[in-house]
Amino acid sequence: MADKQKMVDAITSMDEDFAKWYTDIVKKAELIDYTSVKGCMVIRPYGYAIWENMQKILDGMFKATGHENVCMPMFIPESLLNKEKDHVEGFAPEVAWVTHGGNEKLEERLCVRPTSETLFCEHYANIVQSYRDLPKLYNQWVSVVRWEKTTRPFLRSREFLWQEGHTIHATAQEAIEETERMLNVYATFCERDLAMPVVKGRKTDSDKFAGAEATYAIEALMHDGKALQAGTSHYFGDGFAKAFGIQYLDKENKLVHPHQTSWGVTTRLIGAVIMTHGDDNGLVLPPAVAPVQVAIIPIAQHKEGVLDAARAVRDRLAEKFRVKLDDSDNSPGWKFSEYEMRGVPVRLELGPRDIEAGNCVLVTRHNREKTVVALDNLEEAIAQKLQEVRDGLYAAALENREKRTYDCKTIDEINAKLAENGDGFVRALWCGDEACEDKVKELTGVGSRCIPFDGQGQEGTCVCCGKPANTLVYWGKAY
RNA sequence: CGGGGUGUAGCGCAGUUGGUAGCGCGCUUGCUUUGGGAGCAAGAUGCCGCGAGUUCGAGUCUCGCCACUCCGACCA
Repeated sequence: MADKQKMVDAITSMDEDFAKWYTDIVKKAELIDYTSVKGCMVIRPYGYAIWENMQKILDGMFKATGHENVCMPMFIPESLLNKEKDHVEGFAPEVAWVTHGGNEKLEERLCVRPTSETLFCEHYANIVQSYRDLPKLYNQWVSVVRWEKTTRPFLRSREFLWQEGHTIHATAQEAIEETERMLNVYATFCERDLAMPVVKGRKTDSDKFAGAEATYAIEALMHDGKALQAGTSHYFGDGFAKAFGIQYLDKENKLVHPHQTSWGVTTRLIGAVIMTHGDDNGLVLPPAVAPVQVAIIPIAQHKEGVLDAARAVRDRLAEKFRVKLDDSDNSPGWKFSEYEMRGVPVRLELGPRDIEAGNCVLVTRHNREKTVVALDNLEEAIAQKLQEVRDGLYAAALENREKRTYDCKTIDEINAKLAENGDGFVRALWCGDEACEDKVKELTGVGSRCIPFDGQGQEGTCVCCGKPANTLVYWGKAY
């Protein structure tokens, strides 16, 4: 098939080696560069622009749901980190420590934040006294550090960019609603803007955030059939409040503990976009976050009038879209390949023949479909094409997920499906026993990803032990 | 943290029994080209990952370290 043809040979094909395909893309599309510190990468302009677009949309959604941005320090004193037992146990193995200031050894070592619950709690303890002070709906856009052992660009780095929302509420009910609200914000963003279908669900106890009462997540399936956690939202109950001494006087003049949440998404979403939509010719970016939505390629640009016409089109389109005119002296063929590799959703070709006819050629990245359109109503045509790209990407990603989702009743069935069809999501009932959860992973290689919100209430038997079970679990190999 | 692979020009790689470093792409300049990674010509570019050791001599041999990468275990 012509649309399957590989035009960019600088990129290893997906089928040949998915991992290499991924690293080829992040390098060749100039998203990142490595540095001399393991697990710490330079996010280059093109990669950072994707993140900025994600930030802009998400930040708007946060503001629309009443949140305010703040900025916490990056250091956490050891004694502060130690205040909540589960939390410190969860994070201590992977924190980086600062032990010296200049040449002086510090009285108390400071950890570089792996997450900021403790800092928010310390602050909330200072500013929350009355029910009138609640809720506080805070968010911050910062980087955090976790000393990971094996690292991969965007998917697992030692320092990564994220947003972390931290809210504190008068009642458990309010906090639970907040936890769900923000999970839904993430799901909407992923599906609408990133064109990436996600499964919403709750994590099993063994997979819960350190210190949380309940952890919710959205799980996406990558092109190779592996699962990627794309966002999380945690309900803390009043556990942190108790550990950090956060109390307020309620309307009855009683001193009580408030309830908290936290939720986050990271630059891992860039990795998710790459592995959900990319193909053998490189990146394919959903229009909502693509740094360049329309790449204008002049044809025979040395000829009289071509560049002027191209510039006029660019100036016109720039009012509505993120547009780039490439008037470099590379050949048109080179430019086609280049912008395909960079995942630009729509390419606009403009040559002498088009100009004479009052037309241009639009080519959509995901299916390489060419359309000749009149310059007159170009804005409309492009808006429609961008929508087509988004919808096409979503449909393809959903199709891949459905093709790779297996309903299984036994361990043997899981192994058979995975062997026959490749990695993917396994849907199977679970009795709730952690021993079974571990055993499934040991025997099949797939771990529990989440307990989905929909699809519950089925009666049956545990995929592992055979005892009665009614909890449906999505299992998968995870990034 | 365990197991494998790789470090030589910006990128991809070659470099024989140890003898003082090369190819392709890219880059610079000029001309010709331009509807799917153009052609010719002339150029520039190296702490051969880092540190010890063996040797008259190390990109090459020995030891140590570091980084990247893949596969596991752990995690956004």
